[in-house]
Amino acid sequence: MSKSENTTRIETPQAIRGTQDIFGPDADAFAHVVETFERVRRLYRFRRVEMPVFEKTAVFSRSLGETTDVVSKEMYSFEDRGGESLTLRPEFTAGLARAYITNGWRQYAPVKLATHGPLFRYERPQKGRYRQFHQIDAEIIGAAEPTVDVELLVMADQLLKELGIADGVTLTLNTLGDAESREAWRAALIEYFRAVKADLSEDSQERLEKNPLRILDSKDPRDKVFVADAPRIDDFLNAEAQDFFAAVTSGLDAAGVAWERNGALVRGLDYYRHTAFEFVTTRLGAQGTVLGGGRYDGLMESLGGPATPAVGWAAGIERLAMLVGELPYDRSDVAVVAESREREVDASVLVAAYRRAGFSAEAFVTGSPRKRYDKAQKTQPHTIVSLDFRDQQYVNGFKCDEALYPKMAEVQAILDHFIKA
RNA sequence: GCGACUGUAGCUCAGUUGGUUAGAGCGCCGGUUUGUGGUACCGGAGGUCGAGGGUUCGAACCCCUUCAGUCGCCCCA
Repeated sequence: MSKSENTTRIETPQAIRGTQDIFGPDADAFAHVVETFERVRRLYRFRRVEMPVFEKTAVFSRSLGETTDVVSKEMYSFEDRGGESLTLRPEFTAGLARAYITNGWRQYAPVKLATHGPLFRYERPQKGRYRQFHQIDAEIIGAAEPTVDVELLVMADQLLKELGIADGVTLTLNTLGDAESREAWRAALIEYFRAVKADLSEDSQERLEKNPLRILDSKDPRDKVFVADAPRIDDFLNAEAQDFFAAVTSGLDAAGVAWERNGALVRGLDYYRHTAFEFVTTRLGAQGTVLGGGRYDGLMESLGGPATPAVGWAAGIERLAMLVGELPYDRSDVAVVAESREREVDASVLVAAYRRAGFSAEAFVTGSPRKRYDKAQKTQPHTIVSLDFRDQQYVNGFKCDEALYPKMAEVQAILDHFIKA
């Protein structure tokens, strides 16, 4: 009985829309971003935190508050068996704020935290946007001084430089003022745009009610003519807020971090105060933000915690990896080829010896023995060890692809030792 | 949620105005050649032409629906 006659076709389940299986050069670039972040984060003495991937829905719905679209349409929420509404984290900040409150991390304040991992948003996938995506994240909780904003930005700047992607990426900066100045500005914007409402784009007419600050970064040319003359936050900043922003910008100048003012850079949520920033690029199509963040002094209270100043940023690992591009191929130190079946065990023993000695090594012991050498060469190892059994003789070959390979002598010594044994 | 474009072998792609048994390169597997070798040659496996329906004597090709991908809009915590 042949297979085709009696087997019913088993449907392979497909991957969830907007998820990705990252492999090969993409996976290498991804890992490089995370490794670089981990290294830089240690330089700045940020402490690593591991966070749950899901939380009670209230953790996010409270912090996101009024923007009902985001909460109702764009979160992965579900009920557990006890009927509790849970949500896959759409960001790190809210969960970290919850942990800060519930674990009493005030005792460590000001505390510098760093984490990374998957986040989930129910959105239509497009370039650099996925439903499960990954971010690196850095936060400083419990410090109200502008010096920590500067430290955080300098860290971000150094990270991008060490990733080699700082060219073509610019830091854009704005202040949203304190609660008082922010509200005054917002009221003025609404008044200004309401007067010309009929001439705004349909989208912006809607934004006027829901999220007026967002009109400022509308892409529609009909809106842009009015945006140019819209009220500026600078005219609404009180002395305290002015001083804060001046301290941040002068701190950046002193640290040698280039920045540009972008008066249209806003945050939709009320708990954001003072500094708002984005590192942007034109190299990623419509998804131009590489790294973004700001000061969110009002967040802790919206989660029922004590008033706590905090500032942080996050960056999409996939986007950073796209900018990093293809890394140089990581060649192995040694390839051990068993060119006949009699030497397969020898090859396994020898390759293990290399690995114990700290060399990256791969054994070629599968498939046609005659083709293993070619297969090994295609992986571009620095050295190739050939183990053969021909004409009733053991034959061992050694080849170093480039004379300059610094560890050639050590590799050869391990082979010699193996042959004698 | 909306729009445009795209789905053919593991990968990259051909496939004529609708017409026999759907092809190539690469990769994979087997073999021959070479025998300090990245070569060349021979052979093989592998396809519900994304899925479902319709038009037609006949559909990979035309129509509808659906799913997926890509890019953009909305949103962007």
